[in-house]
Amino acid sequence: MKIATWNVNSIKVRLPHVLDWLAAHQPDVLCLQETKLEDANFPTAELATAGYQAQFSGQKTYNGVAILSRLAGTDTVMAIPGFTDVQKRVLATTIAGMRIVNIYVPNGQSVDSDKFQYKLAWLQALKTWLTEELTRHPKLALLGDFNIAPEERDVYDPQTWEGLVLFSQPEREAFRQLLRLGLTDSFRLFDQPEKSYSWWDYRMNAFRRNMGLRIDHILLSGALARPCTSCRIDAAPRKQERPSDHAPVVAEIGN
DNA sequence: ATGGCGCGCGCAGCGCGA
Repeated sequence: MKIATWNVNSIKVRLPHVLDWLAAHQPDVLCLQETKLEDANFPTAELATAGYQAQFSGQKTYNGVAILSRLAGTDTVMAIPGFTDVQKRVLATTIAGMRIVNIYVPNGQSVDSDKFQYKLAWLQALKTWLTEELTRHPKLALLGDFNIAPEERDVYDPQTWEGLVLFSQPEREAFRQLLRLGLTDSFRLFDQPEKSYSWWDYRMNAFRRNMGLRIDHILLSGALARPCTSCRIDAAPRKQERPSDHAPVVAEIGN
């Protein structure tokens, strides 16, 4: 199984990139974030032509998540149970015996904002839900835009970023609590290039200067981490015309 | 390091993202 995550920053604008990437990499599952589109406008037909089923939970302008897959998903959930939220940030489904949980964690804006408190509450609710979800589904993958760089090596300039949103201690602690549920950061199971990131600001030529953060992740339960054979970030789409500011992350899991 | 980019909305310029 090849599973992937990509914050596309508008599926409408990025559909050609997504179709190219699907054709080139042939993943079994691709989780998308920031589709920014109501469900009625989702490009189901174009993706079906490319051989992918789509499940999606979107809204106008903001947020929105989707799961593209070769095989159909079952037991789909579109919210964290018990956590009231008008923002479409969660999509979970079961594909080939694997629980796929696609998340778009709130950005948080700045650590002194209400949005930051929402982010922390959201992450707490996620943890509570995943605790149960893991008892039901031993083979679980948590993929998405976490909006958290977990370690210093995940930030191009950790001194500058210390205490700022995306790299503050409360966020990193929330990330560690997810790991404590028994999840593994699949990217760190393998040797990786120095200064590997998954997001670069559109401004300041940040990509060309590799001023990035690793905030998109694939976390795996033990039953998936053991057979995981690779995890990498594909920076190639970030080099294209009109790119998303995020790069896809891809993991391969053996039988 | 945060004005500088890109998106949606909607037709000017603002809110938001990270």
